[in-house]
Amino acid sequence: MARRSQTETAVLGGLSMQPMTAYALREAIRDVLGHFWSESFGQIYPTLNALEQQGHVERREGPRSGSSTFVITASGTARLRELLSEPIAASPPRNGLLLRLFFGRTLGVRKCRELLLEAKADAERSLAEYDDLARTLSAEEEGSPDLPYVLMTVSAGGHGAEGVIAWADEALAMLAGIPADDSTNDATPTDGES
Amino acid sequence: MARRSQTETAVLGGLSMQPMTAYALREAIRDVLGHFWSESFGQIYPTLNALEQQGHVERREGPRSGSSTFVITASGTARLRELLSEPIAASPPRNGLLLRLFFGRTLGVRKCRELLLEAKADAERSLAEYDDLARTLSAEEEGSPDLPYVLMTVSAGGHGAEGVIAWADEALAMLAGIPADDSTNDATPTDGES
DNA sequence: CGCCTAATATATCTGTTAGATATCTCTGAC
DNA sequence: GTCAGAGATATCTAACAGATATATTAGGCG
Repeated sequence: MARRSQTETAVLGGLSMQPMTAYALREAIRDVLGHFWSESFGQIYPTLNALEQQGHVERREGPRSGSSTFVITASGTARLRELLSEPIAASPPRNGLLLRLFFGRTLGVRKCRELLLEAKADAERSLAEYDDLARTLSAEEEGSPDLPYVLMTVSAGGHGAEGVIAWADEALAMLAGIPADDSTNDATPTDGES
Repeated sequence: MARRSQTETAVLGGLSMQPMTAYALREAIRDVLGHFWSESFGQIYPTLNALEQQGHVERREGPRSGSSTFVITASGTARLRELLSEPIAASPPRNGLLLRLFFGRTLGVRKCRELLLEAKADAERSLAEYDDLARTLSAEEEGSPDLPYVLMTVSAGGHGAEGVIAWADEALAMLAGIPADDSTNDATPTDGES
């Protein structure tokens, strides 16, 4: 129940903003919640069917022949409120960058530095995006009662990116103190370098 | 291949530190890599069997009758180096806290504040743990060539926690500016509060 | 004016994965 | 010597992501 109900939450949440087809729902989740959430088709369709059976959403004629638009019902709204109040089910951590750095001695100093520089650049890019997004939203949605909540999620992304940047700098400094170990470098240990 | 090979990486990496049974491997991954990685039994056993067939690990008599201890082979070490160099496969984001806050207007101001306070307390607790861990490791493993790499992963956890704390404070300040909307509070809107 | 092509939309399908569970082994107490 | 309980081992199931198969529309071209 733990993980499935979080998909339910995202689906009902999306439909609570406006009625949509399953396809549009996926797009909306990717575009709007994308920075902190994701759902796949294989998840959305069965969830939608289950919610229909439980009466939490209603299926309407869609924009194309044979397609369906889903509308949230009153019981669906109640269910959403219920789900939002449930304890958070943390998803297991899987940070590929840290996994590689942990075995950094095997990977080699040079590649570790490359990974860190890349991670820092990514973080700087997304920090800029978050700042942009916050400014755009503040202007466009000014006065909307949802705005402060949306801004909170954007701000979380920004703080996360700042954390990565600060960490990467620290880690790069630590790396600088390690003598380049030729035996663990790439296959070609050019012995020409002094 | 993307995600499976990351399990392979973690398994080979664990065995590269010392030979272990599957059970011990799981424990080691949870205790040592736990802050940024996780693997389940359902993952470890099939991976170990596959690695054995490919000759990357060897099965030895285990500590109990019928159990097996796995030892990494030379080809396994080579394979690990190869896997560590592969591009990082990002796992899809799923942040239950942000999902709830995004729909904060439906959830209600009060519960949002509770969630934020809880997240902040968690982050403060783990920040203290990371600091402790860094100090303990620096003392116990002093001079180990792996130490700087391990410290990098610990530091990542610390910076992440600091980011969460800073963010939570900011978000709480934003929340404070929102009038408590009784209609979206819990079922009991005690009208006694002025 | 009708056909063909490509883009978009829709739904299902498959292999991967997490976590729970069933079984077995050992240790220590009575 | 036997029993209980903790710990260890392996498998099993349902959730899941991403890829893929199918259908529908719109727009260009004959």
